[in-house]
Amino acid sequence: MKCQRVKVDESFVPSVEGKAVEVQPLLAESKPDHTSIDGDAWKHLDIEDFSYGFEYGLKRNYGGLDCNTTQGQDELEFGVLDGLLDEVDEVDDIHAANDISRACEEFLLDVELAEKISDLDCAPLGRLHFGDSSSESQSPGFSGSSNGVHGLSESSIAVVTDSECKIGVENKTVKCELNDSSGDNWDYQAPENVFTTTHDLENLDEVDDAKPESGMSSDDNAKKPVQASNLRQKRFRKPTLRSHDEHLGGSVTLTKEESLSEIITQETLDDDEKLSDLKSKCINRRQKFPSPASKDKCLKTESHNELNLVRGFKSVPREGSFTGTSTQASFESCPQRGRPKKRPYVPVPESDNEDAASESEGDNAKRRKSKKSADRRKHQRMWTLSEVMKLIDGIAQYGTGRWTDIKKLLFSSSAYRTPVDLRDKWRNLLRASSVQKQKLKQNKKEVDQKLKHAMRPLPKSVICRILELATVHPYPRFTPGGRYIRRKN
DNA sequence: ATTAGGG
DNA sequence: CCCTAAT
Repeated sequence: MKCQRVKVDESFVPSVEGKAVEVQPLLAESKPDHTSIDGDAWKHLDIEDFSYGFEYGLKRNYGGLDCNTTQGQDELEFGVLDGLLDEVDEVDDIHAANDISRACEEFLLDVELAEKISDLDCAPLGRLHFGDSSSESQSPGFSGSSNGVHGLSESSIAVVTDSECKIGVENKTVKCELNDSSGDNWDYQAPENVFTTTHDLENLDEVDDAKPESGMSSDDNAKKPVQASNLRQKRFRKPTLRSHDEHLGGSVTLTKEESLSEIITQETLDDDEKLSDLKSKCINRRQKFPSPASKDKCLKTESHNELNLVRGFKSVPREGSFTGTSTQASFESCPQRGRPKKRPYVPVPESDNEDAASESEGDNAKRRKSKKSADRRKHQRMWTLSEVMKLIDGIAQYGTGRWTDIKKLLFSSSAYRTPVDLRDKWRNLLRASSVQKQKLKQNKKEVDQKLKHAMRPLPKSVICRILELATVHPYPRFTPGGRYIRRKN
């Protein structure tokens, strides 16, 4: 989808200079301000804008909401964007984001400020409202409670997929390659084919190219760590200015180095998971600030901010990075913390994401309304495509029956995902793949109708691998005699 | 502590 | 995902 056009080759330099950024004004202004701009303005914004960069994007989207004239430009963009928004938060919140936008607008009158804002992009713009928000990052349910995080990652990915953005900051250029599934097509192999937004299995079949075995999972894992090595240390930078933020009552000081490190940090980690975590954060925050008065705004602001970040460069700085209390690095390197034995059980408020990604963008409206069934899926973390592929790789390597090994080797960084989870997932994958296989045989159209809602279509390539593995490693792996086998390795 | 299986 | 039984 948009990803194609977004094939960003632009090199924008957010002019992140050492100077600190004063945000106070924004704060003061971002209060109930329903001078209402077209509430749907966002929907009409050109997605491309988001992917271009903070500075540019900010000026156009935050300040100049006048660029939303292309009514019904096309459902495609709407769908993608809306879907994205939907995941991050309820659409209502987005509308509220406009308030913020307006607030910002008034301060974006000159370019200089606009540039500063780009710094803010890396700063917790949204949390400016939180006088006391020191505990978020330490939320025990941080990972375990990440409910319905799925949609976000996928939708987001869809927007920026395969885009290659170079973020130049003072001679340093961080090149981030985003290799992920492109939304619903899951066509992460051949970006050229990305051209649909529908969830029609049909498209899947037609568009989805078979992917080389090795796949990207190994790709991502191999590439990113390399870049990380040099920069990883930056993650453990000084305890952050968190304290300042709070005492200054919202004024944020962000140095270029931090901005950069944030960007880097993000890029070095698995995008899917990061986005998932982001979602978690959103959710956690919701829980943290239930005060009716400030809650709404804060949350909305946050969403807004983060959402934008997502678009900016896909990866979004996690607050942990800012608080300095728990960077992703430290977090993920500490597998035991996330969901050791008993799951933290952190109730997740609304955000009934169901299987947003599996549903067609069309019924957004419907989804928005159904906020009730939220608590149904207490703690569930969506499996991202990259995770699935990791799992598949793991099974290919160790076979079924050695879940702990696979867990340790391929999911060591994911505190959530217990060996059991892996097994369950595999079980589901088998079922899903077999179903899809059948689908291919039968009358596509009709079967689709039935199955479409059953599950999100997996990329054909993945299905293939699963089926392949299924034959090699028959799930309950028994010998003719009936004894369970543990493949030696 | 792990894994298989069912709910 | 959760829980339980079997190893």
